[in-house]
Amino acid sequence: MAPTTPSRAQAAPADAEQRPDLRELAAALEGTPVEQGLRERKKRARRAALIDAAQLLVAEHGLDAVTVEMISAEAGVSARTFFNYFESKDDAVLGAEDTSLSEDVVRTFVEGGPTGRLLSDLQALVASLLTPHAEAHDRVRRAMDLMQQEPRLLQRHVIWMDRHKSRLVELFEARRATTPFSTDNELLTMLVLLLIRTALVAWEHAGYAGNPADHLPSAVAQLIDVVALDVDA
Amino acid sequence: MAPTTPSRAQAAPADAEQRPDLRELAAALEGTPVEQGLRERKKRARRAALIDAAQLLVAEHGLDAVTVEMISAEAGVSARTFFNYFESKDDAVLGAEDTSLSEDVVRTFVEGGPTGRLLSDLQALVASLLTPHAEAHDRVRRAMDLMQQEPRLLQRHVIWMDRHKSRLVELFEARRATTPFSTDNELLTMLVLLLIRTALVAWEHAGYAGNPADHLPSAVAQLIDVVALDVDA
DNA sequence: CAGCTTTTTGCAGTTGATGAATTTTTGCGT
DNA sequence: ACGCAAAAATTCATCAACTGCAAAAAGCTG
Repeated sequence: MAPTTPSRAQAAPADAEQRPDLRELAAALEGTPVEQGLRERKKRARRAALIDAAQLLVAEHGLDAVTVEMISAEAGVSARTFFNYFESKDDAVLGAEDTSLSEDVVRTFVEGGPTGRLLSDLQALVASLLTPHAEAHDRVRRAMDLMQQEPRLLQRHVIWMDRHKSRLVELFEARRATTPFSTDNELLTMLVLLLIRTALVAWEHAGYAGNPADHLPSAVAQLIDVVALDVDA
Repeated sequence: MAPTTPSRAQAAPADAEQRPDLRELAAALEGTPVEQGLRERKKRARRAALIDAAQLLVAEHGLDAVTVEMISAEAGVSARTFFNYFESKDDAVLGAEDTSLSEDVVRTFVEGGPTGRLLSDLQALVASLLTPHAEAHDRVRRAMDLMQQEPRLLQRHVIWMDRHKSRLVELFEARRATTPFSTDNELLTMLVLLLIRTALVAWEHAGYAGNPADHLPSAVAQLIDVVALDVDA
């Protein structure tokens, strides 16, 4: 399943001198075969190795029992280098990716599409967010598992939300120009968060089958239900 | 307005030796006049002093430029004592209160009330959460201001949510027994978070006039609008 | 290979946070 | 008032997250 470090979980900590190079090389060759320079490939490989090491160690010993020194050692780099790649230990454990919205999805949304109905279009927006490159699914899955055990990591969504909130608000404002609506930006942002989280949790409950975005329609349907129950009665 | 440290914002950092006692005494006498032992009153007073000091200093210098030593010094206690009162620096500047739900509100909700409509009853639940003792409003207000400047603090908000999540899920499950509904617990929890945050932000935009809970109806109405736009069309 | 840029690394230092032992403060019975 | 026991604050030691800096190593380019 995992493209990197498929086996050898524990092994002795002493003989960890030459393995990293092997792993990096393997990952660099396997992950991105023919692309850019060696520098770039090593960068990706190191990053992946750090995430893998972090998730592996945390799954085994718990978040607080794992130090960045352990992670760095396991990945074969210095502790200082770790912080060249991640802002914090948590970021590494979560494998924080820069999931940004694609151009055309943004354009469609801003122009009032694809359906013209706000909620459905939000759903489409979120769907594109929840459909990362297949290779990342594994890390997201492990991150979800770890989040259950370590509530502190739940912040991830909020951090993500916070980083992209201004971007989202821009989108909302832009769409407003062509397709007016009265909902506050804050509520819409929270709605996006709600959809993301609900879909991810549903995906987890389903045993990580298929794509997280597959569970979005159900989330939206439930939301409609809740509101309908209030309006009808 | 503020019952504690109404004036003297900056003052020199050197002559901060005997003031603390005065402040504590004042707060202890004023805040909770005749209640419990002196021990308890001092405890509250110190806690309040720490929150005030934290919020004051952070508002002035920014979150990262303020150390717990500064806060402790400003409040007239040792740095170690600080951690007897708060788990983290962030907790102190947010003035983390343990806002728990009152008995009858819980009972009413579990029994399917007060309106019998899930969304409206969630609204009632959140309203009781957003209606703390008046004296705390000031701190909440300052916390909101600080959260805008220091996005990191928003995370603590979610951590709070997480701490009470299990409690909320209990309520949902209990209510399910008498008044069945199909919505996932996760979605309902996120809905609560959405209502809280939307109402608080609206309250802030309104210049902190009145009670945060006053802005809940608008939040719910907007939510209904968004969904209705999707269903009707 | 030589020169240039990028990245890693070691090191020192700051700060948040925790545990243990010690001292101070408080509440209370006499 | 006095002294004692409990509670709380303080001191001290320690760990780990993180950062800045300068030197060294590694990739890149001609």
